[in-house]
Amino acid sequence: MAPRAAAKQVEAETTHVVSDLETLIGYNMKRAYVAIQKDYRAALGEGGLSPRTFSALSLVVAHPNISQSSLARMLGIERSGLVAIIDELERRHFLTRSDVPGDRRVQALVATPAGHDAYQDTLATVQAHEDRLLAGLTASEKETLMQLLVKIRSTDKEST
Amino acid sequence: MAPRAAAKQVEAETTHVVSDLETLIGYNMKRAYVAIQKDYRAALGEGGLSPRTFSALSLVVAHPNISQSSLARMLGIERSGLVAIIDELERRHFLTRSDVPGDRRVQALVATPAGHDAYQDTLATVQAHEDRLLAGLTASEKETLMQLLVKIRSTDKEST
DNA sequence: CAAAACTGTTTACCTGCTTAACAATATACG
DNA sequence: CGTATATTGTTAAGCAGGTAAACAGTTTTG
Repeated sequence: MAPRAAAKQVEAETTHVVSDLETLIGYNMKRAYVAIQKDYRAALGEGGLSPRTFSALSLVVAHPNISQSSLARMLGIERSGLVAIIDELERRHFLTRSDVPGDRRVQALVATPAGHDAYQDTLATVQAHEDRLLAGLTASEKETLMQLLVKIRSTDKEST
Repeated sequence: MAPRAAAKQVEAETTHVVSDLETLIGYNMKRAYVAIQKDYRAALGEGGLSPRTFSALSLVVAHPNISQSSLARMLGIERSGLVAIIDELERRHFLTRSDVPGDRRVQALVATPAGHDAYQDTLATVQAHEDRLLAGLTASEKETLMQLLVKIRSTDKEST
């Protein structure tokens, strides 16, 4: 408390204290998230996969024959919201919906060879974008950040 | 490549490795952001200020007579997007748009007494929500997280 | 004093979700 | 067995929170 107050007084003369917002995790998280997203889109360009499409493809690659239901659960979104994402990936021929013998409700999602290629390419681009954007952070800072983000996310119970 | 493949085999039996997504800051940031936002809304209920409305009010309280243009700049959004937010705050009688002598383009934003009250109440609620949500983090972890978020946000140049 | 710039605003649009309903199918259990 | 319940994928409508482009009114600049 004392050191923070002192810091604020100094800032009042020199820097621009904006408001209490700067002390709130939620606000800073949003701004950081927006900054990352902006850079992501700049790095991937017009034809690139959107963040949500990329993450869906990533999970399909990692989990062949996954159903849309469990995929939605993993992504933390509703089944209905996933349909358009899978539609796009199918339209681009990055995956197929194939029938599952034994349960005619389900359609197993499988990435095509083109889907695997697109995924690897996109992943490399995304990693390059993050490396560049987070160049100001040390490796251990990145590690710490990741752990803290996972810890926060885990407060929201929805996994399987 | 070799160690990753080995890790995947072990995980296939024991843990649930989801995909490369877990190694990406962007994805984890989004999930953490969504978790915070969800808890925020739960904490503030139906009639509460939305995050964006709260942050706008916060800046108006901290910077009386601010213009919509500079407010938008501080929030990192377009002027046009701010109009609806200010409309809402005005409709709730939390601030006023008042004419500025000397420049008839600008309207100075000033929080009303009711606006100050609502702001203080909401701020307390938001702080309680963050304290509760982030109870698993130590004070120094929170401090570190904040610094890292600010660092990331600062890669996106747009301030004044 | 004309050209350029800035302010608040409207309008149309976009992204990324949610909720509610539905048909088809599968499972549970009297 | 057969009926009730649950699950899957899907559509449709709607909402939140933005952007981009255009505009009139008003400064500011060269």
